[in-house]
Amino acid sequence: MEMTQESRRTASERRRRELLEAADRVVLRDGPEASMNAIAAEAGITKPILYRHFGDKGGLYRALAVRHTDALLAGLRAALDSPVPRRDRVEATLDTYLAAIEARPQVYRFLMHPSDEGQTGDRGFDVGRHSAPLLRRLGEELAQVIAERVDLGPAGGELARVWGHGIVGMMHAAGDWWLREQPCSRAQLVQHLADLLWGRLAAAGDRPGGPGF
Amino acid sequence: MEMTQESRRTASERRRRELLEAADRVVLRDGPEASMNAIAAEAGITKPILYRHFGDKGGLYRALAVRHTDALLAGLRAALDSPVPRRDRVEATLDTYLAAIEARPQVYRFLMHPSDEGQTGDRGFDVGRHSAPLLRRLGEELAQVIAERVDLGPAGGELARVWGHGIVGMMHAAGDWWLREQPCSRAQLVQHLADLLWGRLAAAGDRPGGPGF
DNA sequence: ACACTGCTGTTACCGCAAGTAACGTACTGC
DNA sequence: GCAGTACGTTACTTGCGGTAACAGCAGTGT
Repeated sequence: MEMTQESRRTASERRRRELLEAADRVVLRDGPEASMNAIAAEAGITKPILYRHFGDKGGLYRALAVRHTDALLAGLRAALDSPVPRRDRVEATLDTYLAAIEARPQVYRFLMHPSDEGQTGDRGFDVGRHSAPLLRRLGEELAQVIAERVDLGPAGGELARVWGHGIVGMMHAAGDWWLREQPCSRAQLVQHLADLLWGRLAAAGDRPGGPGF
Repeated sequence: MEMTQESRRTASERRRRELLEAADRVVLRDGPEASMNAIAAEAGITKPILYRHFGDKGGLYRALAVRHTDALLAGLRAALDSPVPRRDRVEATLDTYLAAIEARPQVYRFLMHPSDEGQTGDRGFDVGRHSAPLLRRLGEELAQVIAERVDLGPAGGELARVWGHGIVGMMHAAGDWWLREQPCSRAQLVQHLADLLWGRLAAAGDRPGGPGF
């Protein structure tokens, strides 16, 4: 068996990918509370190997998260960067996000409700740690796009960051709620949210016969 | 020692309140990962009593959550219902929420990142379960206020619900980010978010020298 | 041939938190 | 006196994250 250091490295990486795919399958099946034992079993091995590869559960989570986050971000960036009017871009971005969470709700739940980990005691692995849990990454990403493409005057950077995180949060919360109780079509939801962003709340009139007056 | 059934009941309720206050103190100190043991110790008792009162950890969480949620909701309702122009109402509501999370970040973290529980295995206690974890409650509440006070035409109910959850999500995400890295004053954040809701994103012009064109 | 390194993998264990069982005690109402 | 019910305890089970300690196997330098 020939095996140079190079081929070793690639073999190790392939192993890692296999483990991640097994973890993915388990998460897809069991949701966010997949245990390390279950993942190891799915991969046909035992726990310590997982720990050698990923350090701790947070490490595995992070590795899984960047995979999915990168995939999602690629789609979002495409929608965000397309050379069409702003409103169309916003709608395309919202729709891309919502389509993604609709297609894989289990993965979505795993990414969004990571249970915060904690409780590691004290060892504390110096690995990356707190690698921007998706929502923050999305928020920063969107902030950058806004700052790049929209003219917000002086202090626009700060504004863009606030808006980036705010809009991502809006998208997330509305999507979460919509995913639970499917109250309308995806297209309608996109329209409603875009309308909100377009100031329809400010434009709408007061209701006749409000309480008290 | 005299003790009628009535006084027993009230005594039990007082005990429950004491336990909740002890739990509150621990959560305030240790954050969301407070253990049942720690809470019991703080209350000067041992675990089984907690379980007799609250069923499981989720029950305790729920009891704590409704306390704080009710308090927060009272403040928000006041801001939401005041008879001033809509923009002022929106700003007051945002500010009320942000002031609350700024004042008690530990409680806030406990409410917002309840670690999803899970992992109970199978027993699964038929107690209430998933009692609208605050964000959903806020979203529904806001949706109702919007539906009541804003004229959105036909199908306005659906729109109001989408907006309710969306706006709450925006508030939450922006608040979460702002709480971490204090990038600006609370008043500024309120202004930025209100501007976003007021359609300033749609009104702003494209940036000169965008990428690619 | 040899030890050495570095990876793969194992079994068996630790610590800790949630949740329970079994038991004892005080008080009330009949 | 006796049932009922709340309070309280100690001691336990289960399950998960995480870690030794050990064993095999490929390739490398001497």
